[in-house]
Amino acid sequence: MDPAYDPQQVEAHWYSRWEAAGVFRPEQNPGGPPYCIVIPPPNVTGSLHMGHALNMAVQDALIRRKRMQGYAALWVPGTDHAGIATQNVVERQLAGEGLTRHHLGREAFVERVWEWKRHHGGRIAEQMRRLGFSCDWTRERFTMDEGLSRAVRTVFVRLYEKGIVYRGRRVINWCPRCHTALSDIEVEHEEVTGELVYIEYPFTDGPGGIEVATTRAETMLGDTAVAVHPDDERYRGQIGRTLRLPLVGREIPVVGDSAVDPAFGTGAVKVTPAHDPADFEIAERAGLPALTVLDEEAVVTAAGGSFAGLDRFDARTAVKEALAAAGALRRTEPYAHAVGHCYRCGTMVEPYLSEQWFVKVRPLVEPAIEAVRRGEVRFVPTRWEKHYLLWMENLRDWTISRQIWWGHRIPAWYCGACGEVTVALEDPAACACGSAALRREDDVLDTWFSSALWPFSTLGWPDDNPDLRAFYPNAVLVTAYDIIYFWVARMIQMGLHFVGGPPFGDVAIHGLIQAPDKRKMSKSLGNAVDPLDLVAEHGADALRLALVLNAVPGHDTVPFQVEQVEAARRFGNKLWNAVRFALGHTAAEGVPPAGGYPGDPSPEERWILSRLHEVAARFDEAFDGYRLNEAYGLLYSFAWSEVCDWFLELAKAPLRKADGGTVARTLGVVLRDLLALLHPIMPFLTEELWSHLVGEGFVAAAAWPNPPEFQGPANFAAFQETVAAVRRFRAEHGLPPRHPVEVAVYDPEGVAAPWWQEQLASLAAVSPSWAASAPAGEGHTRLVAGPVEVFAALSGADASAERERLRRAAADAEAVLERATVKLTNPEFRQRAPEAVVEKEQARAAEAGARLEKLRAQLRALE
RNA sequence: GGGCGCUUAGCUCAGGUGGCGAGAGCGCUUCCCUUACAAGGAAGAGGUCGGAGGUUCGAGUCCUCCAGCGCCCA
Repeated sequence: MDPAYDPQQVEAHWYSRWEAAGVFRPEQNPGGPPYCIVIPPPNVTGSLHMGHALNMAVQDALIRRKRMQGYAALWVPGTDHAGIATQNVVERQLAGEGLTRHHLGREAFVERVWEWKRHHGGRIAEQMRRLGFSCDWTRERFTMDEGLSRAVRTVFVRLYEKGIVYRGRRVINWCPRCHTALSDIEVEHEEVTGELVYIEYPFTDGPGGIEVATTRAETMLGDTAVAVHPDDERYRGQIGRTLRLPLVGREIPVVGDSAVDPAFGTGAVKVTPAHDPADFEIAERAGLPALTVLDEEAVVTAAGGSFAGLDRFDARTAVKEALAAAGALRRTEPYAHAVGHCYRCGTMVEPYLSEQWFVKVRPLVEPAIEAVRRGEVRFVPTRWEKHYLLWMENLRDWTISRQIWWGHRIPAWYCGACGEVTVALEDPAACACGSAALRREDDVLDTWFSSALWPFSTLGWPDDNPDLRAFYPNAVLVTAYDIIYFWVARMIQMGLHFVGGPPFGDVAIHGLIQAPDKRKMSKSLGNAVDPLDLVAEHGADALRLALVLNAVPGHDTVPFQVEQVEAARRFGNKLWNAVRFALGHTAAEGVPPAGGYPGDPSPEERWILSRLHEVAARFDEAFDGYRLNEAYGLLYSFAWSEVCDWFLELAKAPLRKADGGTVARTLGVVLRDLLALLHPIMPFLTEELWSHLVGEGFVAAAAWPNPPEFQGPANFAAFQETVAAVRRFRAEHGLPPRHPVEVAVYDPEGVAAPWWQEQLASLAAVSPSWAASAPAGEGHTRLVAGPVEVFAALSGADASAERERLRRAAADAEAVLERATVKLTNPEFRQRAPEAVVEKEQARAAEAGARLEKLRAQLRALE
C-alpha cells in the first residue's frame, strides 16, 4: 500500500466490480425482507449538483446499510422528462440552427427531443456512478418509458371517469416565454417594489367618479366592472351605477362583491376578468363578460385599441401616460408586492384566461391528510408534517395541462361532428356518435403528474407483478423540503388512490445546500460548486461524508465549505494509514470477514472492544432515527480519537514483542468493523481497505457488524489522564516530547494495573517507579491525574514555572469546588435534584477538593 | 399579513426529552519528521451560548417580549 491515500486511484475500479457482481440488485439477498427506496428523479436535462449529491448520499447510506443487514434492498434510479425544461433545451439548440419547433412540426420535434435524450440523458447516471451510488441500474426508469407512460394514461383516464380530472376555462398562471400554463406551485413569488396607480373612472350619469388602484395599469383596458364591498358605506349608494372606462370609453357597472377588501387602496377595485383570478371569480358571480386584452406573448390584443401590439410593460407605461394626459391619473405611490415568476425561466407570470385541464384535489386530499394524521406516513423531522397538512388543507385545483409538445399527450379526443370529448386508454378510432372526425388534444400533462406515480409506476404498475408486491410501499422517501408540495404530497394522494396504501412509511427531509456566501447554492446565483470537481480533487467518499456530516435534520440549510471536504479526505487518509499499519501485523493470520473477536483479550483490547460495542450501538440508534450526521460524527471521532490516537498507540508495545497476544487480531477486527460501519458513506475507500485487510468478498456485501459486549478495564480514564499529565508537564516546561523525565507513581487507591508500566513507557516515554507513599522533599513536583499522582523530577525544569503551573491548576480546582459547593449547600438542590445528579456533584466536589489539597501541598513544598 | 427556521470560539457549525465543568472542523500558538499517517502527533490559547424578563433547586436547552438574518405561504 502507498503511504498516502489517493482517492482517484481507489475510486477508479470498484463500481464496475460491484455492478458486475450484482451487488446492487435486491436478488443479492433473496431471502431478506424487502427494503425499497425510489430516487427522487432528477431532470433528464440536468447534471448532478450538490443538492443531488447530498440527497443521494443519504439514500445510498440507507440502502447500503440495509443491504449489509440482509435486506433485499432496492434503490430504483431514474430521471423525469422535465417537460418544459427539456423542451427549452432542445428549442435553444434549434434556435442555434435558426429554427423553431414549429419549423419541424410536432412529430419531428418530439423525435428530436428523444434524440437529445439518447445522447445526453445518460449524463446524470454516469455522474451517479462516479459518486458510488448503489442503484439497481437494471431497474432504471424514465417517466416517458412505455410502461410509465401507460401508468400515466391509466391514471388520467380513471380520474377523468370519476370526474376528478376535468376540463375548464379559467384564469391560470401563464408563462409568456414558455407559452404554457403553470400550476400554482410552479410560480415563484418575488418581492418587488412597484407602483400603485390611482385612476379615476367617471360616472356616466352624473358628476364625480370612483377611484381605483392597481399595480398593472395596462389591464384596465380589459376592465368590465368596478367592484366594491357591499357593506362599504363609502360606496353603498354607487352599486348599480355605470362608469366610463377612461381611454377605452366602454361603459362598465359598479358591482358589489364581498371578496373585495375595503382596506386595500380606495376600497374600489377594477375588475379585469380575463387577467386576474380573483376578478374572474367576481365576474362569474356578477355575470360579467371577460375581455382578453393580452395575448399568449403578453402583447396587447386588438381589443386594446390603440395600444394593440405593445408588450405588457411598454403598454403599462403608455397607458399611464395616456391616463395622465386624459386627467384620469390621480396619483401614484411606491408599492411593494409579490410578483409571480416562472420557476423554469424566471419570466414574470401573467394571469391568463384559457381552457385547461385540472385535477379536482378535494377527493384526493382527504385520504392523504388522514394517512399522515394517523401516522401511516411519518415525516422526519416531524415539524414538516405541519407544513404538509397546512398546504393540503388549502389546496386549489391543480392545473395539469401544458401547452408544450414534450410530455405525455393528454388522451382526449374532440369530435368534429358532435363536439363530444372522448378520453380513453386506447386511441379511439371514432367518436361514440360514429364520426371519425376526431382531433386529439394538443396539450401534454404536467411532468409532476407523472412524478406523482413514481413510487409505483417504477415498479410496473398498473400490472400486477412481483416487484410491485414486494417493494410497495417503499420504505422511505428522502428529499429536500422544497419539493414536499410538488412531489411528496401528490405521491401520497396518488398512491392511496390507486394502489390502496401510502407509497412509503417515512419521509426523511433534509435541507438545501447553502453556499459560503450564506445564500442557497444555485447555478443562477453563480455561487455553485460542481460536485464532480470536488470528487476529482478529494474523492467521492470525502464529498459524501462531508455532506452528510453537515446535514442536520430539521435545519433548512446544509452549510457547505470546501474545507469540510478536505477534512473528510484527511479522515480517509487516517483510515488508510491505520489499515496500512495493521496490515504489517495481521497479514500472517488474516482478518476474517466476520467474527474473530478474541477470547482472552488484554485490558487494552478490552477497552477498545467495549468502546466498539458502545459506538456501534449508538451509531445504529442514531442512524435508525435518520440522524446520519450524529451517527457519522460518532464514527469519525471514534475512529480518530480512540482507535487511532489511543488504541493504535497502545497496540505498538505488545506488537513489538515476540508474543503480542491477541492484539494484532483485535486491531484487525476493530478496523474491519469500522470499515463496515463506514462503508455506507465511504464505499470506495472502505472497499479498497477491506480488500487489503480482509481480502475476501466485498464489504458492500458483508454482514453488518454486531460487535459483542466487552467489559473494559476500570480506570482506563485514569491511565489516559496519567499519560496526558506527563505530556503536559514536558510541554509546559518546554521539554521535547520524549525528553527523559524521572517519575514515581503514587497510587494510594490502587487503580493502576501492571500493564500501565509498559504503556507509560510507550505512550509517555517514562519508566516510573512505584512509590509506597507520597515522596517528600524537594527536587520534584506532583502531577495529579485523578486518583493517581505522578511525582516528576524537576531536573531540567524551571521551578518558578512549575509554581506558576501549580497555581493555575489550583485556581482551576478551586473554581470547580466552589461551584459544586454552592449547589451542595443549597438544601433545595439536595432535596429536588435527582439523586444521581447530587451524587455526581458530590463526587465532583470531592475530586476537586482532593486535587486542590495535593496541589497546595506541592506548592508549599516548592516555596 | 400568517407560518417556520436561525443567532454558541476568529470562521463554518454540533449541542433528542433542562444537570454543561459548553464541543467539532478549519484557523491560531508552542514543541516534535517518535518507521501507520507532517493530509500527521503532542500540548495549548480562544466563548457574558443575540438582548431583556420569566419558570425551575438548576436554563445554551422551556415560556414571553425585543433586535437582526433567512425561508415558505397569502
